[in-house]
Parts: sequence; structure tokens; C-alpha cells
Amino acid sequence: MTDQPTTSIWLRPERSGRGPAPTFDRDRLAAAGVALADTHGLAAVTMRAVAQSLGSAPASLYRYVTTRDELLELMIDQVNGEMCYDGLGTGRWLGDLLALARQGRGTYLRHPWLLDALASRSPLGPEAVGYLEHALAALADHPATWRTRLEAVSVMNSVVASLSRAEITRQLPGQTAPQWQQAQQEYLADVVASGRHPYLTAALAQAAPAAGPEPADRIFDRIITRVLTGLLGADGV
Amino acid sequence: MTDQPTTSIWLRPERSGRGPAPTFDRDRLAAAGVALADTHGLAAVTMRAVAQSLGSAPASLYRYVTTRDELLELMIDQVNGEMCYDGLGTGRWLGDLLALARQGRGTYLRHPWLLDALASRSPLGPEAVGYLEHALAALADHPATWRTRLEAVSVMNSVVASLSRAEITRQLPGQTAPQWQQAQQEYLADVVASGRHPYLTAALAQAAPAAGPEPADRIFDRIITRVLTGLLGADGV
DNA sequence: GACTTACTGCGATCGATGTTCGCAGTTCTG
DNA sequence: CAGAACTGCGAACATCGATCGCAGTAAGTC
Repeated sequence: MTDQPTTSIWLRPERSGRGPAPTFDRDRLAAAGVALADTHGLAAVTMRAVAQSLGSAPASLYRYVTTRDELLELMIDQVNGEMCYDGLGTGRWLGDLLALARQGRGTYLRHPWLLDALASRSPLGPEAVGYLEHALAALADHPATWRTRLEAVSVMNSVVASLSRAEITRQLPGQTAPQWQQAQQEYLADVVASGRHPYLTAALAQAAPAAGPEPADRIFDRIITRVLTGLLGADGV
Repeated sequence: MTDQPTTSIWLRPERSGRGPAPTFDRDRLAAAGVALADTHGLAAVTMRAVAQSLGSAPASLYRYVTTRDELLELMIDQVNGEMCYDGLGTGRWLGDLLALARQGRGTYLRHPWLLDALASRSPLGPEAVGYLEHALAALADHPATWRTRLEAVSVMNSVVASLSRAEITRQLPGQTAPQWQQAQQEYLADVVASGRHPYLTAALAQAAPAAGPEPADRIFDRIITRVLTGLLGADGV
């Protein structure tokens, strides 16, 4: 009945030298989970499914991870590791932060399940910490409180997530139309037809057509830039 | 085998005149779910639990709702109905939008589960539509594209959610410390102690102490205001 | 080299949950 | 009054996360 002194998976040693060598490691579990989630969605990341894709048994996974949530944490951190920090440190904080935001967008678009996984979780693995460090480094010379900088980075992250979610939602209706979205579209059509809600009707009429003339990249850059300058000032330094 | 022509619950009639009068209605289901979620968290909103709290059987709920997700949709819309739109239409869009943001914050703080429920869902019930209409009405005289206005409202909503989440997270560790947060704190302490990540260390050192001198309301107002002025210009008109 | 210790994979199983099926009863329609 | 269309719901099913305990294996200890 020895209490596990550390509860965070990032502080728990992966192996402690005794017994047979483990067949896998945390990275392989995470990779298997990511592969499953990429192709079949987050709901497909079942302990049984992951085990089967590794040629193992469900119970075996619990040698590497104490709970499914921990597996998701591993997956999140693994895709966070796809970020690349080259070309940063230009001295222009706005450009640096925008570059980080773009990479975040790329990660979200590559792994749509990430938004769902991040939803009710506060994921702070090593890679997330590294990201935060780089984001704050970009603001090293900025004349603002640490608190304000932290706020700005946090708000930027949430806006990046929100914009990416919108893009993903508007993107997949190609074929995988998830049925609840179609129901929503149906309801919106009814709302418009009802005549009440004139403003919403006008907005939808002009916002919908053909994804607009402006490409998604441009919209993203524009919004992120405006949010950041609103929070941190206009001087790109 | 008659296909249900409409899939959205908001277009499906609640009752169609035949048979015995239903014991409950959608509002009562939603209210029961909200009560459960408010006191015991979203995970406690089980079909069985809701049924029991209504003095009914689990299978009976499916007479009112085709799936648990629909029940959550009802709950979300019900708490969205707590918003009050009095005092709006002042002619100053910034003040109007800020008032809406504040109400959103209040709803989140009153119903912490709402953040989890909203996470992987795109909730567009009648109340959400009403909210959108009012938000867009506040921007009626603003010289910006409909698209830009829609973007601004959307970004504001996601920032409101993000700030509220941060507040809730920082608030409940009073006693209900959810254990994963404690694990995260533990890991962060280790990161700080490691010496790498100097920027993060500095930021945490200054951001942590005693919630700072600035009250949460002020921080919220300041961030929302700056984000909105960044997106829509400085003139409060 | 034998014994202990601490691990490994995993079959079997438990408890909980969302959901379905079908039946008996009830009310409206024609 | 007959049938259609509903009502609540007991019983069950499928699936999932997680646990327990056992047999096997490698390291530490003397």
C-alpha cells in the first residue's frame, strides 16, 4: 500500500529497472492513440482499440498509464511537440506571436480531435510548457506586466482554438457531415425564415456565400493581429 | 418506418395531441439536468440520475429526447435563457457588448459545467440565437462588414469562455481540488525548480500572488474591452 | 546459485452508462 | 366503438473504463 508520491505523469518515472522490459513505452501508446484519433475521431480512442492496434490486451495499457485521461494527455503533448520554434526571436513580438499562432492553427487542422481533447482539460505537458516559454520569450522586451503578457498569450491561444474550430467545422461537411450540424443548419434556416432576428439574418446572408473572397489564412492572420494589438499595443517593436 | 423529417429538437413539436398527456416536458427535463449538474457536476447528469430525480424511469426520458446530447442541448439553452437584455441599445456598441460579455461570465460562474458542456458542441438553441441577435444589434450602426461583426462577436464569446474557465479553475481549489489540478501544480513547481524556462518562471512568480491586487471583474472588463477595440476600432460610438 | 523483490502481460470480470425493444395502458380521432 | 397514436417503463444489450490476481521474468542480494 505504498502511496504513489507523485500524481503527475510527467514526474512519474517511466521505468524503474526491475522485472521484464516493457514491450512499449508512453510514446508508442500516444502514437497509437493519435493515429486512431486522426483517422476515426477521438471517440475511437478506446483502451481496447489502442491495445488492439498495439497487438496487446486492454489491461496491459494500465502498466503505462493509470487512466484513459492520462493517455489523452500523452497524445496532446505529443502533437504539441510538432510545433517548430525556428525563425523566432526576431525582435518583433507581433510577428513571433503570429508565427506561433499559425503553427497552433496548423496543429489543430492536422488533428481535429485535439479541440475535443483539449476541451475539458488543462493540458500542461512538457511540450505545452515549452510553447509557453517561447511565447513569453517573444514578449521579453515588451513593456507590459508579466501578468498582462500571460493574459495576452492565454487569450491568443483561446482565439486560435476558436478560429480553428470554426474552420474545421466549416471544412468537413464535405462528406462526413456529422448530422447534428445539418440539424443546426436546418434550424437556422427556420430562424431566418421566421422573419424575427433581422440582424442575424443579414449577417448570415453576407457571411455564408462561398467562404467569402478572403482566404482562411488571411482572416486568421487579421484577427489574431488585431486581438494582439488590442491587448499589447500597436507597436510591433 | 416514417422518417422523422426534422432532426433538430427545436423544430420537432413537443407534443402531437394523441395518447395520454406526458408527465413532464422538455423544460422540466432540462431543469432537472441543470440542478444535477449545478450540484454534482456534468458527469452526474446521467439518464438514470435525471430520471430518478424526476421520479421516473430511464427509458421514459427517451419520450422527450432522442439522446443524451439533446438533453444537454436543452440544458444549455435553458441557462442561456438567464441572460437579460434590458438596458441595451444605448447607442454605444462597446458598452452594450461589454454588458453582454459580463452576463455571459455570470452564467458561466453560476453553472461551471456549462464550459464542459459547450466544449465539443456547437449549441444553437433559441436562446443562443436570441443572444446573437442582440449582440449584432449592438453593432447595427458600426461601420464594419457583417462578416467582421460576426467575427468580433464570435471571438468575444470565446474569450469570455476562456476567462470564465480560468476564473472557475482558480476558484474552486478551495476544497474541491480536483486532483489533476494539484498534479499540474506539482509539475509546474518542478518545471520552475528545473531552472530552464526562465520566462515562464518569472511570469508565474508575478502572476500567482494572492490573485493580484486587481479584482477579477476589472481584469475581465479590461481584457474584453481591449479585444473588442482591437477588432472593431477604438470609437465607442 | 538460490532466494527475494518488483516488475511484466493479461484473462476474467465488475460496475456503470447510453440506448433499444416490446408490452400494457391511455387518450384522441373518425 | 374501433383503431391509431401516443404514454410510461421493465428488461435487456453493447460498450466502455477500470480492477484483481495469477503466471512468468529479470534484477538485486547474500
